[in-house]
Amino acid sequence: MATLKEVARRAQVSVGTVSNVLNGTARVSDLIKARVRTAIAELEYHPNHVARSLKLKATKMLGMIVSDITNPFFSQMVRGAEDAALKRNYLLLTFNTDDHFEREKQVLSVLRSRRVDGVLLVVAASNKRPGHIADTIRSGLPVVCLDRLPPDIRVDSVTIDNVVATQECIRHLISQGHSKIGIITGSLFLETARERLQGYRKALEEANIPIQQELICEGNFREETGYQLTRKILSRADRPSALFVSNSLMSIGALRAIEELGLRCPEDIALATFDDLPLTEVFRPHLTAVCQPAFSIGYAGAELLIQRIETKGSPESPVAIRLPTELKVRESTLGFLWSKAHEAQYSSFEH
Amino acid sequence: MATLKEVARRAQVSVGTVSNVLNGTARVSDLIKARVRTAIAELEYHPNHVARSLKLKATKMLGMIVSDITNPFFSQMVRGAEDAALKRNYLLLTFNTDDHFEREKQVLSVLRSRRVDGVLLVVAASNKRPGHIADTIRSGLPVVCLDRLPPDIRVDSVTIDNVVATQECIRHLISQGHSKIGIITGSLFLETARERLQGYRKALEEANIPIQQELICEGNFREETGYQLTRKILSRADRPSALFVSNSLMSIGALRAIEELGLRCPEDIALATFDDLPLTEVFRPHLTAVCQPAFSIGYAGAELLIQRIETKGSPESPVAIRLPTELKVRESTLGFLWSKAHEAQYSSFEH
DNA sequence: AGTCCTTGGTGAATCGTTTCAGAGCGGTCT
DNA sequence: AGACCGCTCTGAAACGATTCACCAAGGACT
Repeated sequence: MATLKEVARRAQVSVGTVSNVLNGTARVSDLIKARVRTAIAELEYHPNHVARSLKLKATKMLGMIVSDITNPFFSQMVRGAEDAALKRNYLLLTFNTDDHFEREKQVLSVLRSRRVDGVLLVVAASNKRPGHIADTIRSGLPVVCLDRLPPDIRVDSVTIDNVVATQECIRHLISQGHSKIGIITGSLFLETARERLQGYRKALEEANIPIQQELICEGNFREETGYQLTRKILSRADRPSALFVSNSLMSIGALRAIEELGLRCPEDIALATFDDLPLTEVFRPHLTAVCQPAFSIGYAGAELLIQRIETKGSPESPVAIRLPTELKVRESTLGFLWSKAHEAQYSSFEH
Repeated sequence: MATLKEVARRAQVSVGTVSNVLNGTARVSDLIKARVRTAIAELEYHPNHVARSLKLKATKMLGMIVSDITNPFFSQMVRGAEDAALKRNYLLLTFNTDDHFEREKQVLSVLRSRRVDGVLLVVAASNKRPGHIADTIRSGLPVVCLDRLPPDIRVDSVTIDNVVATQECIRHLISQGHSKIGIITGSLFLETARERLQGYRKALEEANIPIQQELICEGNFREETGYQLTRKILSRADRPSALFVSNSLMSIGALRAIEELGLRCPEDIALATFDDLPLTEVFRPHLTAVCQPAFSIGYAGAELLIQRIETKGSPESPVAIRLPTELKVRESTLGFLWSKAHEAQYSSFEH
């Protein structure tokens, strides 16, 4: 593979000059420019970006850490980040942690060794103190947290307003006539999960519906607990008429449980979820969902990160971008009022 | 950020020695090893992998090019590749081309500049000659093609047997009593799409069912054409009783069309698809699908690529790994025999 | 003619590693 | 004693770019 020096020799100029025509760093006469260009073409020269990075102390690479790219929410986020990064000539190095704390630690260390210019981080759900994150930031490597915030750390972030979004969704359920509403939360070590629970509480309180502790189930944002907890909560004699599930993965489990129990959605149980599933408009039941702008979170995160990298200004106080969510009401939470009316009519027949 | 030299000074040894304890390249006495270790810890030294890459002429990075990571098929493939890569201490640089030829060309050029050690490539669907791929291989950069094969290029690959897989699926439809079976293909510029069509043909031929050209619709593997073509084919007076769709994205469009036309699946139209959708076990209709081992394709691809990189042996002839598929029969293609019997019974009543 | 710009080009130093020839040294064998 | 090892450790060269002090030459001005 050809080097600058070889190009220089073939074009009969110095290495500095070749570098200048490549980067437009200084004026070069048209004659020499042409000579250099043909030499480059003839040798199929591709500049060695590794050497460049070493000299410039900048790799133009961003690290992106998510829990699992297979989760549509994250794959859209990654896509958003990649689009924003590429637009500014940065490349994206992606990693999955599966929410393992140790893995996150390792990856962060690798990223520091690789000298990435910045990190986009979805912190792993864990109860451990994320000292490694604070260390990374303190070392001068810019970090932007996406979707979730690590506890007790001042860091730039792009998130959504979980409280308001959840509150709005529960309000919708209440407006549909539900008063016995269950919730499956994420791991309450995560701020995100706590906020959603808080939104649930606020909505019930403002409607003067007493909060029943046994309708609150703590999961961990993974499919299996969605399944287990839904089975449990729906097997109760006084089961709720509506269920709010705090993310899409757990909703998948919930749907499986509902089907196994022989219940119908929404006739027997209304279901609303956080995070849209990509195919919900196509498959049945069409799920009511609080939609997070996953792509935009990634996009905005990358833009913010790159800005931080390039302005070098010491961030006196962290920027916290909050993106709007959208409640998409679909059939999984509709029809309860009607069915109640129906029931009433039916029971009056009996008398 | 500390350097080797600083660590060396603090530990009162030479840079060579520090390098040796870091990499275990040579024996170092325990005393000095300890001194170096504490110096490293005190300085929070993280080796500069960029400098290392420059010296070693190896970045331990793999480029991965897919059409869209947002497509679950590809996100699983990426995940598989990442897992395999990480296990061997390689990092993955991911790119989306959206099947744009020019983009693929650009990305490949960037990857060469970045000096990645190898490339995992899902070639973009296009009718242009992929000279850039041949150039890349000729330049000595190992490439492994996943899922699809570029025309006329000898290159390592990991794919599936599209012909057999499709044939098996169509056989299943036939066994369910269907004889009027439509197919929506991908862009026939792609080998993959042609193979699936061939499997369709073979299955019909072996069952002595004449092939009707008007039941073969060429799409492009994207949702919109799935929708359009399904609408078109199902609006015919003599519409098929079963439809085979050549990938999952188009199936989503197909389902939308079916719903819009007020048809039921499988009662009015049986539907089978290539590529499993991740949620199909949870949502209705449960779709019959030819399941590709997306994760394994990525995993095996990365392993093959790394092997190529590390053995440096000139690949006398390309390796072509073919992974098995699995036909998952679900409700979307079941029940037709029964409904035919029903129909027959009904018509006999009329007489 | 002498001075001073301006324009276009040169090449050595540098970034932070790895690697390898060689130095120092205590022990072993003849 | 001398030759010869084997074991540690040293330090300079190299990887391929960028950059900056410097130089040469031509033109404009006094």
